[in-house]
Amino acid sequence: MLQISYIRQNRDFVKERLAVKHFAQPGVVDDLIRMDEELRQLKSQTETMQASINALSKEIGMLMGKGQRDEAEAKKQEVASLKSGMAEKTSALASLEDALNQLLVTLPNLPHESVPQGKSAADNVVDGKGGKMPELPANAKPHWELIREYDLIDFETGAKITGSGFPLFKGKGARLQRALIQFFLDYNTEAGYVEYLPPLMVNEATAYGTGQLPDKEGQMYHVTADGFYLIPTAEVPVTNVYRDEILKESELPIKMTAYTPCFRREAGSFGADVRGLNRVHQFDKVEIIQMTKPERSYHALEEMVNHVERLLQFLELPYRILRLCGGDMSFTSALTFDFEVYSAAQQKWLEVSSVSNFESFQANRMKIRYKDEAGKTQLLHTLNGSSLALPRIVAALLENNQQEDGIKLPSVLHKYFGAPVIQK
RNA sequence: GGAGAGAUGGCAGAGUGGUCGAUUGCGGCGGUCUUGAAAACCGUUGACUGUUAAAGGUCCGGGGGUUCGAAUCCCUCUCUCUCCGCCA
Repeated sequence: MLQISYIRQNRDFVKERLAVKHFAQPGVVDDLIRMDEELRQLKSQTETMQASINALSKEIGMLMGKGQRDEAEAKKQEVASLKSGMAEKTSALASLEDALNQLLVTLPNLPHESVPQGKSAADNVVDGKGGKMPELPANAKPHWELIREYDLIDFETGAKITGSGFPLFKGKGARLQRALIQFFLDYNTEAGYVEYLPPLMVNEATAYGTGQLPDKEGQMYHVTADGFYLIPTAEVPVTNVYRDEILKESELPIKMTAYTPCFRREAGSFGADVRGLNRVHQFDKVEIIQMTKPERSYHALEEMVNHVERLLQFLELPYRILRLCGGDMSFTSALTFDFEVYSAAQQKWLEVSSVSNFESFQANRMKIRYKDEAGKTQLLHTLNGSSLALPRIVAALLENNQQEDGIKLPSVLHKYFGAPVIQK
């Protein structure tokens, strides 16, 4: 969430930036500032009263020690009357503070100045591309047919075991998953990211920290008996590693990577877009996360974008990089680059990574701070990105590399997969 | 699942109703000494809020209560450890 002190000091700028994100209630900013004003007044009033009470209590202690009971009694009376005058203000303060916070968390992050204007995905700006577009014969097959032909994934049995959208990988299909995960993790750790293998269920405080709660509750699977949520991405447990921590400047940047399965309910999507691996409830993803000093975060973002781009080049997939417009960005992001690969048989661009700078928006929620050289504690910046989400990578690899007698794999995968080609 | 013990500052560990936001040790930082370092010695060292700066307020796992006053007493939740049971 945004800091109220920042909103107070930059009222018009905040409104202007929120407009880029198509935030619908600009009046909220004024409401917040008004509430904040009132809150701070109430606070200083109650604190002054509390100070008198504290002082009187101390005096009572000393009088009791000297055996001056009557004087002590008189002071007690004084405290009692102060307290009764304070009760109303205290409860008003608590409910006002509550209301302010509830309103404050409804504000999305402010978009970076380089974010293009726009309403929807159609307004995103292509910021780079690479790789060769494959030339496939007319009878090229979509990945779901190739999966059946090479017996890589059994969707029907997955549905029997659990439900639709829970793929059952088998044989070479399972091996390919393992090869990709291993390759991605090796690539990330070589670049200095520390590998984590986190819990796959998180508690409420953790889900709140990264912004899944309170709003996006419906997107997660909920284990009601224990109050846990299945993670929709490794970002959730891994970013929370440093929740409520104050880091030393010398520890920054923090670079973390993690492979996890990801669970998403994604209710309400049907049709051709969800065929095969395009959209599933459980999938594998390798994530990268950085925590940096504020002045370094856009440098880190660039580094992460280059990192993911190189990965796609290794996989020899045609890709493009999109700079998301204000209307298509996530609630928490200040600047996001999406990576899409071209899946040639479907003739579709598929999103395989999303790299974002959240600036201090998440850090403020989670109270992740660092102590700078001057000894001042301040919020740090968090960033994350996928490197990479597997299902659509697999879809593109299969479709783009299909041949008469097998599916050719990019050379980086040969040693991990144990063969250069997927054969029947 | 059963029984018990515990949760205090970066760490260890005192503190059972009042000058306790907290003794002490280690660690960190600064200094003296030294060619330099170590050792020794001296000083300093939690967070949030607030302010030009202060004062003040809040925080001893979380929440609630008793009291003029709570780290200390009561209730409740969470977590950790030990023993037993079960188990990959």
